[in-house]
Amino acid sequence: MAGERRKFRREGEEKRRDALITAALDLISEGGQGSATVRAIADRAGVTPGLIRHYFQTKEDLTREAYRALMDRMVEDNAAVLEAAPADPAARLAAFVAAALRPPVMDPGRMGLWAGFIHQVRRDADMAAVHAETYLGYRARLEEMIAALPGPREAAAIRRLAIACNGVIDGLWLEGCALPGAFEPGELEQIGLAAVGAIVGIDLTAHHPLPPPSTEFAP
Amino acid sequence: MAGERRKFRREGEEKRRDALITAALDLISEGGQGSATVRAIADRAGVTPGLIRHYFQTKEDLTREAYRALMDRMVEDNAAVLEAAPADPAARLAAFVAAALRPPVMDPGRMGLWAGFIHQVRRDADMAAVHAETYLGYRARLEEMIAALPGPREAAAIRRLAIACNGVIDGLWLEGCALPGAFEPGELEQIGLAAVGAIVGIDLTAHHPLPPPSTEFAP
DNA sequence: CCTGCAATTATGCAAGTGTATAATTGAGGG
DNA sequence: CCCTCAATTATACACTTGCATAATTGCAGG
Repeated sequence: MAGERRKFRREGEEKRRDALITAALDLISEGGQGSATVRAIADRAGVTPGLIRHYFQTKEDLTREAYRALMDRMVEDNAAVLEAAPADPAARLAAFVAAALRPPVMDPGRMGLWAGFIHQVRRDADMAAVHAETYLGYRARLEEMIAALPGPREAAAIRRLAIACNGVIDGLWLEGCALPGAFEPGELEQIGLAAVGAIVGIDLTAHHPLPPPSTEFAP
Repeated sequence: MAGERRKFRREGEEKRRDALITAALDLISEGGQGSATVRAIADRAGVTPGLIRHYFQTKEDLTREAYRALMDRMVEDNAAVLEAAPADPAARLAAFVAAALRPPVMDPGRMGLWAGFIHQVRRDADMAAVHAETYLGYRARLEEMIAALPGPREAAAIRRLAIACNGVIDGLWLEGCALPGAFEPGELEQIGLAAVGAIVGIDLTAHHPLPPPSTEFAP
């Protein structure tokens, strides 16, 4: 009659760590850090809370590792897009921009995730370093792609162009995540391509699968 | 010998509500929702925790009002920039863009504030409505300014241009807030003006107080 | 000066938090 | 088959959180 002890299966360390990290990321994505309690994380990972302490010295450790995993995953996704992209520089840049402005990259959950970590990133020096590294890597990719476009450009100009393009991508991504339903399907991709194209001085809208809008940006 | 009861002054309701809301916003800005406990808020407002319940039925109420206050304040700041701006449409747009990309608008604290509310905004319908209203108002301002620029434009084109410009502003704002120190002073303003100018097809860099960079965006 | 009331403080409580530690049990090697 | 040990669960604890309620006290109006 006394409460029966819960049955369990022994799993490999890597599997359990992954499950816990994934659970933590899901919870943060949905409800912020406040929702990612040890009990909730363990529950979602199909495990009892004590196990967390067996794999991570502290909850902050788990959070730190989750952040690193998130960043790694984003960098991977990014690289995957570039691998599948065509060789033509303009088409390549277009594919990169468009990929960032549609699901699964443009997703309210990802925005929630990003927001959920900000304060911790500001406090923790390690996490701040990971953040800076990831951001600068992203920008470096953009710089490469811009440098490959036709026409000569100075290094300083390439830097500024990359920062601007990065801004457009991030900003539109943010808008799309924050107000899904405020835009037509594919609209943000179109707008992003037109804007990035205007900035670098090359028409990118032709490289988009959806039909371009009837009127161009510049009147 | 027993603990002496703390002295206090009676204040007007408005003053106390303001103090509590300001305290809550400061704390959220610094450390996220997790740092804004009733005790911490009361402490920073120079008051004991019980008083919060006297002015707000629940902590969530206080948070909701704080969010509304924040949004109102941002809209006000925005309007103030436009009032002080020159009459020439291009100069006006330039002033608007530049203002968003330097302190006090571009500030890590504001980003923290914004991030701290995201999850609550996603859950709470009232807060979501305030958010949407504020965002669309901001975009409407941009549409007006773009429509006032020389050259004819269709309404649909103006909409797309405004979304793109909004994206540039938000994205560069985000980058500057997230990685202060990664940019030279005034650099993001320059980049923002050049990018927005490229998008709307008008040179805006001339309207900036700082000397424009030696090379233009388009090669 | 006093008197009453609302603004404010003080105290208490149940629920939830992260963490420490002890008790179990699955599963591989002999 | 059993034995061992790490993986896992269970329990406990000190602390924090939001909220409720009672006890005070500043201050305006007579």
